[in-house]
Amino acid sequence: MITRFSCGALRASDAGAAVELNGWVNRRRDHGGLIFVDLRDRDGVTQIVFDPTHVSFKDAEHLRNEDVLRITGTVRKRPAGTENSTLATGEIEVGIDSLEILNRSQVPPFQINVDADVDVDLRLEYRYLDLRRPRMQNNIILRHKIVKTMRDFFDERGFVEIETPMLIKSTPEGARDYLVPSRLYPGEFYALPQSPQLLKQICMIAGFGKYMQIARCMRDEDQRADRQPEFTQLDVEMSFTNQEDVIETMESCIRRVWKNVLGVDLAPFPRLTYDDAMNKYGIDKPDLRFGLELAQVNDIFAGTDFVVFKSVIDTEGAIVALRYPGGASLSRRDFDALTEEAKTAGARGMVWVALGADGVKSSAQKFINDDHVAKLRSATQSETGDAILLFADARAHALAVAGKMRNAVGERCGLRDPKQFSFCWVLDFPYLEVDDETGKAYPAHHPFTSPGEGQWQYLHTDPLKMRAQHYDMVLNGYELGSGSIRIHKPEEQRAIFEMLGMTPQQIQDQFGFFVKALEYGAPPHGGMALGIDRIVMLAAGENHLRDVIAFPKNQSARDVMMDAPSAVPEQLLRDLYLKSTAPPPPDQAAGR
RNA sequence: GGCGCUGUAGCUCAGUUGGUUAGAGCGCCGCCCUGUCACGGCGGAGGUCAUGGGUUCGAGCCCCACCAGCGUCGCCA
Repeated sequence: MITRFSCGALRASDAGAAVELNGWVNRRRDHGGLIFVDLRDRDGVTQIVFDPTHVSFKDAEHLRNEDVLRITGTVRKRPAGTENSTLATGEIEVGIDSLEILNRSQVPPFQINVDADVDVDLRLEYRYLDLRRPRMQNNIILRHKIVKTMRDFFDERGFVEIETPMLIKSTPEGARDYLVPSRLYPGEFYALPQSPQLLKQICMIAGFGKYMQIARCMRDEDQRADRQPEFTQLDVEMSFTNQEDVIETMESCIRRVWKNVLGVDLAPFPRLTYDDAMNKYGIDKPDLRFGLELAQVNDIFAGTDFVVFKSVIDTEGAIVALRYPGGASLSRRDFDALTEEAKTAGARGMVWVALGADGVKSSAQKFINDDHVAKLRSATQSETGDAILLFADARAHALAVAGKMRNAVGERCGLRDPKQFSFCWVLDFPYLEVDDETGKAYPAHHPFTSPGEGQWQYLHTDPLKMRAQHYDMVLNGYELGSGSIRIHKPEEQRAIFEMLGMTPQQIQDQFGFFVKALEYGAPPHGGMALGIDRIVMLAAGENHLRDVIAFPKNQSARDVMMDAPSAVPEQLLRDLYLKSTAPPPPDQAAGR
């Protein structure tokens, strides 16, 4: 009897078995009188041996990479000395009995059988070939395992997965919506969900108690390496809960994922407040794989004659110091380049102090005395051989720039090991942020978040002081996701909307359905959403979401393989009561 | 929309100060080869140097414009 195996399954103990294998030609080694073909599928590679006396030998001579084969043969141990320890199947080979060429392949535009860099555009155009490469197959399979572990985890804890619709109502604020025109209602549009936020809250009002969903979300914003126009969230919501409960649940889920999928035992996630994060790391998503905490050193320079520092101190800005381990060996040229980098990050300038073994040098030599140096060393915990970088500006700005440079220094010093996973929670976010340009306050996250205990008192007196029951999970400097305890009382929800400047009529038009739902016995509830793409990316050690999404868009939000978006027939537009105001494309290929 | 980087053979890249016929590795095609596994040997094909202008006796190289890709800022309640 012939049994079908995958190309990664056979071992020495299978010797003598009659087997069928299906797969792609990974490589052919033709010795003239003997041909080896490595047959590949997602599971691995198995060596097939064609003997010149066999009828299939002639066909085997003409096999090319990526041809699709079905073979039958007999498993045998390789002759002593010819085993390949780098292959899981390296102790055996399959002697050919029959060869069926199921399909031929064109010469691929890039090689599938070597893990080399290939132009991204080409990879996306031939995504089926790109995905055939072992690295991509492993990433996609890793993704499956992570998502499966998440589903199992929440299932065990009594959560129900509920699908929410893709065609929903467009609501203001947030990211730009992807719109879908309605054929039945001329001039009206659905929006694709930016997240199922209100729907999952309504599931709580509906009494499901514990909800989860692997949810697709769409946001029509510009792309980044860690941002795609459509992405997937692990979306969770719980009734009769509190912040501690949600945090425990999500952290346990992630701990299970890392244990099951990567075999890694994660320590409990450290927690820090938003204020701590901003003061120590200059950012609300700190990379905790390394220390290098920022220090605010205004006091050290009290009474300085250095106008840059003096004016910042006088205007209640901040001088922020950052340690650069080993930075004393940098040349002036290096420091100039670093200064340029800081300017790109938004700095007005940068002062460096190099703590060389042969003395201290600085770009502000005249204004830095021994006392300053001693205090700076202590404040930044620097040692001889390090450098200290100083940024002076309005406080928030100086911290933000120093935070970006902290990551840059961490990168330069090799402190950002992709195999190290430093999670943390960031808590106690401000409820509101102020727009730098307009001076207008807007919610730091979303307006369904409940202010923390005792925070309502600031609603009318000092709203900027309000803290939210909001929490972020952060890994290696990436925000994995946010959650909050929600408002569940209709009058509180209206109060928040009104604080944000909405009129009763606007509240009714945009969120009327939701406030109404709150009036019918909404339970206290809260939850969280985690970005699955980012989780998989970091777990896989990749730097780009496109390496963990089967069919991603490019940076210009195009699907290069399908060539979407694309023009549609005029009639289709008429059916939807649409007329484009875009100038007509010069030819069919235009519009790119 | 701003800024930066990149664009040379199918792929990954090199290409000196602007100077003769633009190179390498892999891949591809042909021949040889019975224990390879990145098999090996011999031979061969393959280029609008992204595109359009300009400077120059002469441009892959310098200048301008433009397209594309990537990164980043804005944006992402």
